[in-house]
Amino acid sequence: MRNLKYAILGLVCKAPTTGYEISKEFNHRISNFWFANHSQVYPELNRLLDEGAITCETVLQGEKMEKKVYSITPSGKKDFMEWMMTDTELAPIPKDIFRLKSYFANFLDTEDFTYLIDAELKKRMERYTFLKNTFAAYTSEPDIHSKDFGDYIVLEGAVLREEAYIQWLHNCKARLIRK
Amino acid sequence: MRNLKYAILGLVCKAPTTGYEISKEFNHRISNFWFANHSQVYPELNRLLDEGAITCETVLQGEKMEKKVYSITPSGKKDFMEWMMTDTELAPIPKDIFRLKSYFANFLDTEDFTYLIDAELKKRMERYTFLKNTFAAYTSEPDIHSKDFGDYIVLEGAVLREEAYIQWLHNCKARLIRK
DNA sequence: ACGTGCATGTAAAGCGTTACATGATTAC
DNA sequence: GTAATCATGTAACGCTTTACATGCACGT
Repeated sequence: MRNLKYAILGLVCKAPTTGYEISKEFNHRISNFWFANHSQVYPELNRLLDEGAITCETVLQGEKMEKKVYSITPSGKKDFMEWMMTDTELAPIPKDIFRLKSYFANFLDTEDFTYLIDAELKKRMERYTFLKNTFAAYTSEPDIHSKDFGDYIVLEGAVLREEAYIQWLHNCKARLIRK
Repeated sequence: MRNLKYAILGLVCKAPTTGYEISKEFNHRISNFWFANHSQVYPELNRLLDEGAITCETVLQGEKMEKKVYSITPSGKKDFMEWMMTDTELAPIPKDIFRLKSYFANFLDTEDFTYLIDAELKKRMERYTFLKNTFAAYTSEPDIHSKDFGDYIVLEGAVLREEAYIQWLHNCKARLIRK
């Protein structure tokens, strides 16, 4: 499937960038729907270079330190755009350890399960609050063709996702208390 | 982390079962939050057998065909229950190819992105309708300690998850039409 | 001088998917 | 008879994580 390839290609399409910058993105904004370690990014960049999808320019930082700035090639851009326009199969349902435990909830006492839910709620609420605040930083909707549009809609999607998860946890808890 | 181990252990805890049955579960109800192929299940069962977490009894089906029925051991049950009660880190945010594409939406025409959203909506709606119908088959809420309780709450969670995703897709679409 | 961040890689191990491989049983 | 389902495994490949490994630049 080579999804990492296209994630990286998309970032290089936005603007010439380095492996270090790409890794940082994967740990910040993009982490809301994708992730990769630098140990995956650097080899993939070299592979894309071999394939002629990107080019590389070495730039000096200070006296000795070098960084590699990658840019998209016409063939890389074409490949990326074709991937963008291809309607793919529905992604497999993501694995979720908390839901797995919930499936086996009848093995637990009410108190133990309540404790688990509360712990999960706390962590989810933190994530939710952070996302909500980041989203609120947009005072107006970016235009469809602005570079912020993707970031904006994906953030909104992340907020809705976390909201639904928290809603579900509240429902589960209410069900335990009622009985 | 050995999550597959605990998914299997939980199923064996519910009732003695075979690798084939476990694989079927992973392709049906459990697929809403976990998944594994039979090529992962069989080796893991043998590993659990080596570790003494389960025992195996060979049963004849018909004249020649054998099946292996696995049961939990006290040590396996203890291990499983400890895992159940341990509050783990928040799971990494699941990767999502559609969100990845949406992040790069500014590279697409409005029409192309609308087409992608519609295609995704259609598939999501199918999944949602199926889940909703399965959930509706419960005419009353199962008791916390009944074997159906886990299935019930996890189904509800899946319905809420898909609802939030569809809501997001509708928001994205409305945003495109408005402009 | 020291700590944090910039910058780039490799290696090993684990996890997951697809394909290969085989054979029995049951329902039509 | 033949197709679907039952039943169990292995092998190859690819993806992901964790750890190993190195060194520069900059602010205090």
